[in-house]
Amino acid sequence: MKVTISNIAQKAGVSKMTVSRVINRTGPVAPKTEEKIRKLIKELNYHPDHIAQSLSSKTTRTIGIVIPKKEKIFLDNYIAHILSGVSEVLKAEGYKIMLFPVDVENEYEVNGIVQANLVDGLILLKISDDDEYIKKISDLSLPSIRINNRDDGENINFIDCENIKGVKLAIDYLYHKGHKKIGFVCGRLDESNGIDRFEGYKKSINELGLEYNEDWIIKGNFDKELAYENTEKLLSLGNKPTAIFSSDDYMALGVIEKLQEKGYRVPEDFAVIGFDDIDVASILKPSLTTIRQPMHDLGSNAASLLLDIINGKIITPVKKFLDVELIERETT
Amino acid sequence: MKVTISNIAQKAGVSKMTVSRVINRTGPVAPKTEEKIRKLIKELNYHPDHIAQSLSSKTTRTIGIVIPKKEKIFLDNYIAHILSGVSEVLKAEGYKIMLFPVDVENEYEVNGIVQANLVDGLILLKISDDDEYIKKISDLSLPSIRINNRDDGENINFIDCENIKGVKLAIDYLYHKGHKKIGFVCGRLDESNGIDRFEGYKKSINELGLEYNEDWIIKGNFDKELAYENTEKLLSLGNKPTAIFSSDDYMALGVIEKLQEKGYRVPEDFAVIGFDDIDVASILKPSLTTIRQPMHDLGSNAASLLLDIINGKIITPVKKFLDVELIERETT
DNA sequence: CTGAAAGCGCTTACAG
DNA sequence: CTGAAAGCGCTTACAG
Repeated sequence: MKVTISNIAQKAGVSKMTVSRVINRTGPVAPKTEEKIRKLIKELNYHPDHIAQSLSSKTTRTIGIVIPKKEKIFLDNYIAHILSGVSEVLKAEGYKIMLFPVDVENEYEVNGIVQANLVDGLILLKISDDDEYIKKISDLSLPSIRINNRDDGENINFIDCENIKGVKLAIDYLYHKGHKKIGFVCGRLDESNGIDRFEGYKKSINELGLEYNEDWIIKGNFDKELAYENTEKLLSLGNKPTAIFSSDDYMALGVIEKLQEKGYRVPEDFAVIGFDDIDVASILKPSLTTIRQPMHDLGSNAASLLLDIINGKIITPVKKFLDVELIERETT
Repeated sequence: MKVTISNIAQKAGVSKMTVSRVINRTGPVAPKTEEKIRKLIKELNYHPDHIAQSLSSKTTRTIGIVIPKKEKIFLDNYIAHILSGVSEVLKAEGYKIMLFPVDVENEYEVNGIVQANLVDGLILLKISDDDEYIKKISDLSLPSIRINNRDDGENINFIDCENIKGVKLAIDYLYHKGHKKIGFVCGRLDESNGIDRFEGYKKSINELGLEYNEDWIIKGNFDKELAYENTEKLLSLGNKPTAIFSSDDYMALGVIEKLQEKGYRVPEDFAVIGFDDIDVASILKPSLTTIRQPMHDLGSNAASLLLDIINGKIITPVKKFLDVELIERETT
């Protein structure tokens, strides 16, 4: 039998209101009354019904995390680090976590999440900018924040890393190592990350007066396999780069795999540098030089900021960038 | 302004009951009435309030996933694969997912989850058998299933892999490769996984008439670092094993790291075999020979079974084992 | 310091 | 095929 607030109230000889005051530590309650109620709560092992609380209070103390529904989404080290950061903060603040893997094509679905009143706010993870309907969420009353989608929209909150700076760090580093011919592995160009890193590459190359060669641009789409495949074309070139900057680590892994398969040595024949610093980067042989972005902090910051937005403690829109750093290892 | 079932009912000139029938596809509704209501739902962009539905229907269509609250829990490849499998099924079946990272010491907390009426069932992931209060969950009316905790308890549902068979596969394989001295890296002995693999090792060694040597048992506790540290003792031995079976892949990685650091070659000086087949196992150099357990299927099966339990389609207790296989790679 | 009343947005059980 | 009433377990807003 379920124990309700009415049971407690009845046994304590008070009204539900008073019990509610004790549970929520709101309003004044006589010490003796409180003591009696607390004792009963413990005795009867009473726990408030969160669903009922939510319905009447119009607040759920739950945050929704929207992630693209892909087979390997939880296996993505980047996602995993962010989830760690997000859940750490939410848990500490007493918020519950609801996970929403969404079919990005299905507008109705996301709409439904928002309107189902299940959550007090939404963290949008790796949702492409192209998803027009996602933008609508920002127009709704539900507080939300995106991770890794820079967007200058007026009512869009986001947190991202310093992508352009990161690329510059990488290219400058390669340059100072003596590389004049630097290739580039491109990510998805419908994500601000992919765009920014490409822009950063072109800008850095230009600033250093280095050669920009269309043939040295490998289309990788943030996909290891694709990067692996497309690296082959590069190798048939007469005029090859001596170093390759990859827009993320997974693609760098694909590139290295292909290079080694074709008998090239890394870093002797080709220096390779990645972006993110995923966990395997340091385990690999040779270990991967990369630009580290603070994935865990991206998650924890996003959660903190979202809670601040919900509680009106912060002025929106929030647009925050976290710093990046170069991690030198064996592939350069 | 929030659109409610009352708004729709009013505009359609019917009762809330009839609208509810349309939404839930329950009971008969005249085609014309239904059409009118559907049109209004679309026009007004109505979505039912899940919280209100839950409160009155006493069912949430939400499954809770309980995981130990550890910093790196999402980074654990095993957890990640299981989450993939679980979420795939739940999503397909229209269930929502709530994530509960719990402090395993805090009984009140898990109790609260159960009593908050937030979920229709619970999947318990990597929760140690020692957690007495967790066992109590099984005694509550809330349906639940554990992943990877074999437990013969009368009202405990679980799904696990064939641990003992897996170990036998590994030891027999090493034996046929010519190894007579086989060391063992031990996992946590408060988890059925850890226990079963240790038992499996002793049994297999015994059946083959091989030497059982206390000094060849490395305490790893399912922790890569610890395995790395403790491998050192093994190396100071006069009588060393020629092969090492590790209770999981992460520990195998630690062992190999130490071996290589001390100048030993794998597999020439020591053959190493792991358990799980985590993603890095195939990326590593040398790539890791291991016993693959179907982590994704463990997750998807657990979810399916839990839903079957909830819907009374299956007789409890459910105790299911999934098959394992040997994946031969370069470390043996 | 305490309580009676109304209501959150639905569904259930019943009646017709 | 349709609806009026009651209720799920809480909180809010008000009164005293």
